[in-house]
Amino acid sequence: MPELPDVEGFRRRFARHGLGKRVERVETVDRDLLRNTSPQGIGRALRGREFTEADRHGKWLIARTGGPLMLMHFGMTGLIHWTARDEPRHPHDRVVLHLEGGELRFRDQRKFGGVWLARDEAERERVTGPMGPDALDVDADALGDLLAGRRGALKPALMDQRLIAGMGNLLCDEVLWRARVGPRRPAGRLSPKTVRALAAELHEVLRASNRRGRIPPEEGWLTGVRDDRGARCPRCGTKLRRATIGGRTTVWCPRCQPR
DNA sequence: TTGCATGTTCCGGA
DNA sequence: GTCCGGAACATGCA
Repeated sequence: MPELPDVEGFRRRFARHGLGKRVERVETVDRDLLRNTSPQGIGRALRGREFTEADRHGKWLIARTGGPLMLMHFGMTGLIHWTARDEPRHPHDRVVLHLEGGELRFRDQRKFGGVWLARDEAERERVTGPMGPDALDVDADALGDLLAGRRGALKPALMDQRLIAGMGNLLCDEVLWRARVGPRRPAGRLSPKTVRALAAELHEVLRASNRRGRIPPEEGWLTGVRDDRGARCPRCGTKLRRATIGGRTTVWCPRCQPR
């Protein structure tokens, strides 16, 4: 599930329920999810503190306390859930923050996600690795600069977190489809007009998706039909094409998105 | 039973 | 160094 809009939804949930409350206890249900610490380590780091800020960069959620930072990445199936204190454990609850008034739970079926601690911003950067600007902050000029000189295909470039942070598979396909750009077009050879269209649709898709906390599988969206077998383009009715590009299943309309 | 899944990382090869 | 494909990670669903 988690791409930029999903993580933005988790961030809002974390902020609404988690900020300004004392951490009473950190319960590690499955220590596989603790990537650079231990149950004792995360307990020592966070117990008695309050979260003061919940930020997002790309697909990372960054929770600050004034002291240690808690970093979360959600992989393919991670999410944040807020529950009452006595709510029964979900089978995929992996790490539980016991706060005043309830629990913030890191839930993750497939366990590709994880929780990290960082002492400071320098360590945060080492954990997340180099990331490009958040996709929300990328306008047409910035996008043109980022793509210039790239030799590979457009879609893998857009999904490269070191270039632009936050673009996932569905988001990419949706934006490319709306902007009517083929996923295999060479990233570095787009016209300024095409770059402007990409940037505009990126913002439009993110605006609508961030409100919902997900990329809506709505009528009129590629995301609404991409899982259907034999799906047709919501715009022109042409049968959609499906192939692996940059290691990911890619869906596009061969008529609207030529070449 | 097989194939596939919205993410990342590592490896080998061109 | 750049770019690509494939495999791996853990789990569930069609």
